Amino acid sequence: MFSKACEYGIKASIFIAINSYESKLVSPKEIAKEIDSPQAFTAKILQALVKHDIVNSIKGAYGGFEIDKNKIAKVKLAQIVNAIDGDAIYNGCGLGLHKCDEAHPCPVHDKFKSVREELKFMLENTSLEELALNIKSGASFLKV
Amino acid sequence: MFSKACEYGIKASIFIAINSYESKLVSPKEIAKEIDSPQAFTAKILQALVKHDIVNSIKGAYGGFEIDKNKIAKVKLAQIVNAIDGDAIYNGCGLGLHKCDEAHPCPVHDKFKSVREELKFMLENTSLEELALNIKSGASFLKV
DNA sequence: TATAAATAGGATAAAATTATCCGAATTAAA
DNA sequence: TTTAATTCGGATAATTTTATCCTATTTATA
Repeated sequence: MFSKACEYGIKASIFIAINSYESKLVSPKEIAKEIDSPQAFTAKILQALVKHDIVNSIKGAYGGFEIDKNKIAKVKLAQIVNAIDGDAIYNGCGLGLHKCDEAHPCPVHDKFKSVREELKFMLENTSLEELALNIKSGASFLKV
Repeated sequence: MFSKACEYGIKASIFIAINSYESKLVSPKEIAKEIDSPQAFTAKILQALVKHDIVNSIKGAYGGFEIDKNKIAKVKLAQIVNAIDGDAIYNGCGLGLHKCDEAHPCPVHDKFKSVREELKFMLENTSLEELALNIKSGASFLKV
């Protein structure tokens, strides 16, 4: 569904958010340990999230990554997915046709329509905040 | 969403079905042309579909591929997807956790639940027959 | 100001996916 | 029985994705 990079990006964002609530910066090392991902690869993904203005990086000694506290509730899953995988997952054709719309649909276009729309709605309406709070409360988990 | 191999496999199956209604065998060459896919790679995917007993192959001169007429209505998208990509798309964890269920959910488990279920339902209830008929009638397209 | 701790980013490697090529095996028809 | 058309399947190549490594740059603190 999502690429590995995107899976790591989502989990990393959640972990950073949790720590940002407590004004704590985190390193790629801590993140990779907490979300069970390869550290250097995770660092690359963080760079992308920084470029897309989802995550802040503080360079130099005692630096690390954080997310603006007042942004955590505003950042939606769709932004993270888009930053890493693009929008093909909910806007692209299910069978890879270059042109696929109501006027020229692929064989599964109609069948997929509601699935794609539900996915899109979910991604656009799920905030980092709710995901972070569920991890914090122990209702969900970042690894295993 | 699906792998390229799976996209080709679905489109190839539809094209084979259409021809099988008229008892016509088709070759990888014809299939690749009709679904706009690389021929040799398509042939490999056909081998997989044959192994999974979705498609029949008739070897030797004047051979080709077909699908039993009485099977076309029974074959569901899920079988094709499963044969090529496995079931991760609707059974696996959205964030790649090895263990992810109600008791130990990933952060998006609940959010994804209905999307996954709708996708699964769609795949398990969409037959090759309806997809083929829509192509036949010009209501949908295999390429461009 | 020197040092140490951090992110940035380029180069490279490994693995998976996608794609091609070719000879072997099969088989219908001449 | 020979021939030609066709699928099968192994080997290989190209591309993309995933992953690692190393150096440069940045920056807070001693």
